[in-house]
Amino acid sequence: MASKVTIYDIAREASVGIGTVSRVLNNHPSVTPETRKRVKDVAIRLDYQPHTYAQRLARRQSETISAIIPFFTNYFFIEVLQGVQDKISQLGYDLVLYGVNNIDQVDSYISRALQRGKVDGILFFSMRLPERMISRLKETKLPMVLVDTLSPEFDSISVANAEGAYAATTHLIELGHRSVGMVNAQLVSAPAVERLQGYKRALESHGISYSESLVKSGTNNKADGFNREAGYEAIMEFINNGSEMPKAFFVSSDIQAMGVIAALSEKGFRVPEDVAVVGFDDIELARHIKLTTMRQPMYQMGVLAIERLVTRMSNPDMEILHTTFSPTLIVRESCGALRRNQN
Amino acid sequence: MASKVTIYDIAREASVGIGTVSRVLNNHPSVTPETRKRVKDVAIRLDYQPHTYAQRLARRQSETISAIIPFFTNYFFIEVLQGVQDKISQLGYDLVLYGVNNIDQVDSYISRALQRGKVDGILFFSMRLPERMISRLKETKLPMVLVDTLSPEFDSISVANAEGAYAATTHLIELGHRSVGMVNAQLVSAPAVERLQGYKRALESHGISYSESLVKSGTNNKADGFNREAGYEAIMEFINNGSEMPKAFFVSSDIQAMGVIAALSEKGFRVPEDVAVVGFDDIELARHIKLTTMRQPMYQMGVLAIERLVTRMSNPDMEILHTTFSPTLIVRESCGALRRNQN
DNA sequence: CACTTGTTTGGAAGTGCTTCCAAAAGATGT
DNA sequence: ACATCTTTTGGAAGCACTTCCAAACAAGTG
Repeated sequence: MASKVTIYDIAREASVGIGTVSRVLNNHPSVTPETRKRVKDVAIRLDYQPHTYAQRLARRQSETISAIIPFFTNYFFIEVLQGVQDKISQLGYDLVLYGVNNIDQVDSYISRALQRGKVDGILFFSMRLPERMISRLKETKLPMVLVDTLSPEFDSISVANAEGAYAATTHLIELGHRSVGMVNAQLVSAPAVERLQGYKRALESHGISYSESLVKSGTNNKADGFNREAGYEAIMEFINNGSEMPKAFFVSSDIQAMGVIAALSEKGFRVPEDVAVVGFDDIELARHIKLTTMRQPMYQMGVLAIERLVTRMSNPDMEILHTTFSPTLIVRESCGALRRNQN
Repeated sequence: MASKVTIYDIAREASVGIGTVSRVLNNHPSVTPETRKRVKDVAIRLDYQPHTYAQRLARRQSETISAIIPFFTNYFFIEVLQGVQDKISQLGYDLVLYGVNNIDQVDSYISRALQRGKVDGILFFSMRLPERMISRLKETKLPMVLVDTLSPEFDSISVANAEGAYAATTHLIELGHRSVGMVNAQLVSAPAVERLQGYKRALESHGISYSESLVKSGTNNKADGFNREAGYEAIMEFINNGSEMPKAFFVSSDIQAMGVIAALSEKGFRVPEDVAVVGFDDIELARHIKLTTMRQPMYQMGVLAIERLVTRMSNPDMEILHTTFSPTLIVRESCGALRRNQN
C-alpha cells in the first residue's frame, strides 16, 4: 500500500519539527535554505507523498471541480471537455465527472456535489438547470458556471447563435443565392430561436424579403428537433407541399443537415450543385461529409469556463458575467464555394 | 460554506455521544431504534452533510476511481464511459477523469493517481501502458484495469477482434461473395493483426483461398492507419494497380470504411450494388451512413471494467483476468443484405 | 439476589495534514 | 555586555470524521 510515509517520519529523520516540514513542502518562505534542503532531501529519500484528503481537510478546500454533463449529446461536450481538462490540470485541480445519462440523475448529482467541502466549484453543461435546484445552489454559495445553457442567476459561457446564423446565411447570399431557406429545430429551444433571428436579419440586411414558406421549424418532432430525422422530414415536406425548392439552405445543426442532404439526394438534388447547404456546430461528422458549417470554439469555451470558475471562486461577489463566443464559418464543399473558386 | 454542521452538533442536540451519531449515520447495527430515530431526526433538522474528506481520511479509503483516457480517440471511449459512469455512481464512487490530450501527460496523470490514498483504483484506456510505469504501479499495489488495451500484468477488458473479423467476413461470404477483400490498418497495432487473422480464418473455413493481393494493410500511413485517409488510399491503390476489384470488403474500422466508400463512389462503384462493405466498431457515424459493421458492446465493457476493478479491490490476490467481449454484427445497407431480402 | 452474559453507549485516540502561537536563535545597535 | 528587533523553529490545536475500548446498563440464570 504505497509509502505510508508521513510528515512525522520526515521530521524525525531530518531532526526538525513537523511545522517546519509542512512549511518546506508548501514553499513557505520562512525556512532557512539549509533546513529546506535537508528536509527536501529526506522527503525524496523516503519517497514521501502527501495525503490528499488530509490536506483537503486541513486546508478546508478541495482543489476539485465537478462537471455535470449530459452524455447523450455527445459531440459538443467532448471537445469542450478537452479545454476544461487542460486548464484544470494546469491549475492542479481534479475533475470529477458526473455524466448524466438520464435527466433524473441531475438532482442527485447536484446534491452530491453540494456535500460540504466536496468541490470548490461546479460546471453545468447544456441542460436546463432545474428550478428547484437554483435556490439550493444559491444558498450554498458554491461557485457554478453554466456552459451552453443560461440562467440569469449564474455565470455562463455560450455561443452567439444569432450572429452565427447571420454569418452562415450571409455566406450563402454572397455566393449569389437570393432564395435561401432555413431548416430549424423547434422554437422551444433557445438556440433555435436565436438562429432564426440571425437568419432573418441576414436576409434583411441584404435586401431580401423574408418568406415564411422558406422556413421549416421542426414541428411535432420528438425531442427538440436537433436530430437527423427532423432534417430529413423538413425537406420531404418541401417536396410534398410542392413549394418551390430554395437553391440554398441554412440548417440549424449539422446533424439535421445530414438528414437534409440525405433527403435531397434521395430526391435527385445534387449538393451543392442544385442545392447548397450550410450547417451549424462543426461536429466531427461535418468534416467527413464535407459540410460547410459554423464552428463553435468548443475547446476555448472549456478553457474559459474553468477560468471563469476560478475567478468566481476567488471573488464570490463579482457581478454575474455572461460570455458568448462567436462561431466561425468553416467552408467545405456543401455550400459550393470551393468548387466555384478553385476548379 | 454550506451547513458547517458536524457530528458534534448532532451529538449535543440529540444528547448522545459522537460515537453513537457516527454509528447511526453509518447504519451500524448496535444502536437502539429509539436512539437511532432521535439522532436521524436531528441530523435532518440541522441539514447535516458529512464532510467527504474527513470521512476518507478516517476510513482510509477514497471511494474514488480515476480513469485515464485518451481524448483523441473519441468515439469509442465515450460510450464506454457511459457504462463506467452508471456503474460507478450506482456503487457510490466518484469518478475523477484524467483526459489525455497528449501522450506525454500519461506519466504525470499516473503519478497523480498514485498519490497515497487518493484513489482506490484506476481504469486505463486504449493506450500502451508505458513500460517504466509498470513496476511503479505494481509496487503500489493500486488496483488497475486496462480497457481496450493489454498487458500481462493487469486485468483487462477488450474485444475479440479475430472473432469479430471472422463474423464480418463470413457475413459477406454468406451473401454469396467468393471474392472478399480486406482493408486493414497497420500491423503494428494488435487489433489489426487479430482482425486479419479472423478474416483469413473465415475464408479458410468456407473453402476460399487467401490471396494477398486482396488485402491492403495500411502502409507508411500516418499514425496506426485507423483513419479515413488510409481507407481512401487503399481503394485507390487497388484501382491504380489495375488489380481486380473484389465485390466485397471487410474494412477494419468504420472510419476507414468511410474513406473506402468515398473512394469507391468517386470511381463510379456503387455501394452495395457493385461492392459490398462491412466495417468494425459501430461508431455513431456508422448509423448515419448506413454502414454494416461489427458492434463492440462498449457500454457493457464500461460496466464490466468497474465491476472487475471493485472485485480486484476487495480481492487483491485474485488471479489476473483478461476478458474479451464478442462483437455483434449490425446489418445495415452497405453490405447489400437488406436490399436483397426486403425490397 | 449475586453473578454472568450480552447489548448499548460515551469518548479518547487515531487519520495526516495546516496554522497559529510562543519560544529560541540570530542579528543589530549602543 | 546587554537590550531590542527580526527571523526561524517546534509543536499544540484544529480540521471532521471512524473505531476501539471500557463503562454502563439490561437481561438472563441458578
